[in-house]
Amino acid sequence: MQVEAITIAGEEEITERRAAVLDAVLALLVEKGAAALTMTAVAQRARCSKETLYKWFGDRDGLLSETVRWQASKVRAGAYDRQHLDAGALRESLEAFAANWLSVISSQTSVALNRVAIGQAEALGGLVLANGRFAIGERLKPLLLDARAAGLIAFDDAEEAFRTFFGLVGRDVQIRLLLGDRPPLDGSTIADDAARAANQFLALYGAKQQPAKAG
Amino acid sequence: MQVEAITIAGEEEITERRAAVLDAVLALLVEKGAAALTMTAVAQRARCSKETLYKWFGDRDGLLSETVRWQASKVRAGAYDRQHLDAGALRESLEAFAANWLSVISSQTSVALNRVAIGQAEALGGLVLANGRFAIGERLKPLLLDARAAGLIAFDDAEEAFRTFFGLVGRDVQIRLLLGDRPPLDGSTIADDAARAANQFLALYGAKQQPAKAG
DNA sequence: TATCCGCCGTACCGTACGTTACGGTTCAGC
DNA sequence: GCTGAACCGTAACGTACGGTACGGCGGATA
Repeated sequence: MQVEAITIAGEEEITERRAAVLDAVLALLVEKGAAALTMTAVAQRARCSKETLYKWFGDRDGLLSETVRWQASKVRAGAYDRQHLDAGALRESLEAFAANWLSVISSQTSVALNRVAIGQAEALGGLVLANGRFAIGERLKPLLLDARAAGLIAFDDAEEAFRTFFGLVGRDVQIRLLLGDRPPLDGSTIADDAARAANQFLALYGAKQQPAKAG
Repeated sequence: MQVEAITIAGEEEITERRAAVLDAVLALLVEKGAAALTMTAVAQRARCSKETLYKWFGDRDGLLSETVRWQASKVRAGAYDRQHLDAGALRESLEAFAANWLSVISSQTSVALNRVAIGQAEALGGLVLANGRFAIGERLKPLLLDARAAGLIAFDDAEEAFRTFFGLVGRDVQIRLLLGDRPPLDGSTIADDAARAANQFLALYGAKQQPAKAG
């Protein structure tokens, strides 16, 4: 820690340190739970004073909001590369989206952050939704639209198609995690689930090939 | 309120009054949110003393647990009637399950209770899961197994089939509600969603009839 | 009518947290 | 070396909540 400050600008130097504080919030949240996330605990964990916390983030809600944004900026993955979309590339892209999404929602950080957002004021909930559910929706829709333009799938409403995909991928995973259950979700399970979800989605929306065997 | 006490037994009379207290908890939770659910507020709302609350429910967690159980006992719906299961009856039963489930998870009471269970200790989360997600799973599986025995659908694992159905029904509804979003879910929307989910499920798992048009 | 018991209303206690204030320390710039 | 700003560590304040104690009331029983 306390590396030599990036000398780009005064603001960047602050941001550097702020990131460490926000990482401390995330670590505390994952390790001790939302109940233990007091300003004192954050200050101790981040090796800074409470005065600094309040100067930088205003109040507790500001700190939490900034933490949500920080986590979102770390999770953001790239969109798909839209060159020559055939059936195989579509399936691969769908699987990649599904696997990435499952990895995100099953991460301890995501679960902890969603917990506080749900329990906390509505402001945080909107922020988490915008950076989670809706962000991935906007990133997936171009793929769906291109696939439809290529005649690979058929649907009327991209939003509705995405919601079905969302349901096929997540199923009961997120609510179970949020409620403290631990559905098995190691790497191979995620890969299998992603493949299954992609298959089922193509079985429902595929325009040409006959529906694949589900399940 | 304060009706003449049921004269069956001393215990029943207490339960009668307890129900009123638990309804007060639910009302408070829905109207003011989890943050306002203090023991003082409950006592005022229920027109009883805090001393009584602690005598009856032990502590705050006991009151919350009892409230979850109370709500679960009110929501429990009957299983399907398993007489002569043909394709039409199967679709109807699936739609009924889907519609009922959507009604439950979109109710203000369910949302509020899930919020506290997620934010609260893990004990409540397990209770909510047992009375929600897993309870409906156990109620749907007999239908799925009978339908498979009748040759109407095909699957290897009833649990996996149910999870897919769960995802097709709920999609992003529950997480959006928990995070404070208000996806439109009036009566006709629920009916449409239930029909769509049943169609999609039959398209994926139907053994005989060709897959219906999805979406 | 006398007694008892359960409950209400309220005051109270201990604690924990968010927020503020302050003295001491480090460090950049002159 | 001096100054000032930023920050650390900690103490302090106000508040709110979970939990407990107590006086009083009404209703049941004899």
